[in-house]
Amino acid sequence: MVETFEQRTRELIKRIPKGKVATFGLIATMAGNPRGARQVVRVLSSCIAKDKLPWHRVINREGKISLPIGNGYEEQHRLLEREGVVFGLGDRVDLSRFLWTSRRRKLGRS
DNA sequence: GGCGTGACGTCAG
DNA sequence: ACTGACGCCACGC
Repeated sequence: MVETFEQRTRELIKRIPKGKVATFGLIATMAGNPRGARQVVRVLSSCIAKDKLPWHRVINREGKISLPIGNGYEEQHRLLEREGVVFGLGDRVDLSRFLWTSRRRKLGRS
């Protein structure tokens, strides 16, 4: 099997738990390419048209939605809020709370 | 086989 | 904090 970067990336995206978000860089790193953030972009664009991956859980390093307003931004924003993700000022997500870390966090109180 | 592409990331000014 | 420039690299044509 030739598992392409795209396929690995897709699997990772599928594994993003509901209510969490991941960054392009994080996905790229987990897929084996710390510098492959841009490849993730391609994968995402493709996956949208191919599968129903939780593309809306992937945002940029600033914790913000990368899609341009009027072309997906609002939709993604809505989908995330619906999953419990909270947006702060500047429509930014608090990555320290919602970033997906493929490993369990210690029990933390709020 | 070569080139452009891109929902990014990082650094310099 | 903001802007511009550059780097990275799999994939499609």
